[in-house]
Amino acid sequence: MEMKHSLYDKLQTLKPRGEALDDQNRLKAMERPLLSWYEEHRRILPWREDPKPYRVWISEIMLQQTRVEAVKPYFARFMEALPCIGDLSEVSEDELLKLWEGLGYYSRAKNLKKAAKLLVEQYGGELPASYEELKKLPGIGSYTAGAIASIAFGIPVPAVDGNVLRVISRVIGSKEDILKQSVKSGIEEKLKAVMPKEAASSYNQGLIEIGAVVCIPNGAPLCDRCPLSSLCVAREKDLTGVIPVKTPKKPRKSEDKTVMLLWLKGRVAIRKREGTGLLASLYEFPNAEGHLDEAQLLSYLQVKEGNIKELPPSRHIFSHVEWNMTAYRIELEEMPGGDYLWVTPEEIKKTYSLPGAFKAYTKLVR
DNA sequence: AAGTCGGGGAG
DNA sequence: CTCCCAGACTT
Repeated sequence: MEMKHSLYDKLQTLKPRGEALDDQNRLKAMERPLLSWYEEHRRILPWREDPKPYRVWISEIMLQQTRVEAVKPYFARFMEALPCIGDLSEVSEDELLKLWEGLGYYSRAKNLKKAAKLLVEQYGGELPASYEELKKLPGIGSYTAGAIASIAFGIPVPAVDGNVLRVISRVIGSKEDILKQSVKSGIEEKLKAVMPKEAASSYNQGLIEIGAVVCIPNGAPLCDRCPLSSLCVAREKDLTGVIPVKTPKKPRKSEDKTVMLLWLKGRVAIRKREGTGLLASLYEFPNAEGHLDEAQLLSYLQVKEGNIKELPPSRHIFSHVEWNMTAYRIELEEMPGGDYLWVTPEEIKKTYSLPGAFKAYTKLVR
């Protein structure tokens, strides 16, 4: 390809005679092929077509640790229900969590509302056009602040996510652990020094896009389609199977639980989880630690009798913990001890946000 | 620096 | 199964 030859020639001119090309010159050489590739190959995504600050913000929060395809339907529904910052600042927590149900990392939703209220109270209801001010808002860290600043406002600051860490560590051939904060900060500094001042949005999104569709997270990179292949150290040295280097994560714990579908007069019991921790503020079926037998169930519920039927066991895997659940359907004649909401199957479907961990039992509620 | 926080797609 | 995803926050 002619473009790659001219790029190679350019590298030769940048390269000090007899010395290896240093990281900074290598990164500076990415600019033209990157921007040109992005212009031609970028995907059409809803939040890209109309990059208003509010839309960029919501999309970037949803995209944290979440794939593009998973976000699309949630983004559309969210923008329809809450079209502006004012709407978000006033939405009820239950309605907000229902909009977020199934997307995961529910503190993202709660932080969105917190930030929206701050924006209304202190920023005139608009997102600030400042990396530093954006980063102060709840739920917005260094990546998201950089993404919103560059994409919505054109401010030349880097936006280093997992994609960018992978692409850059391969381009410069770094075997440092990309999970270390110091390594991430270092890459942010390097990029900040070489970023184009007038094309921050395309530059950042281009790097991210390459990471998402070419220099992919799972499996071998598609180097024959990569605009950066001619200057990539990992490719040159056949290290794409080694780089990026990441420390292995710890095995998750397993917890035993007993889930109860309590029925009383045609309604089923649910309760709201606490406001912090796993699945914070979402609803759940009553459940207890450990695998309870029938006598222990009655004791837990503080009732003398109930028509108890065993349900199929199920397992749910979170990132760092898994639930091993046994379950029972219990038809009650008297109100059990404990603070429950007695709801209809229809209300569970339409009003209350129940996490997927209970899916095996939600579908049994008819 | 290490833990916590979801759910799903891909290999 | 394991790995990872347009990460942030708490301890």
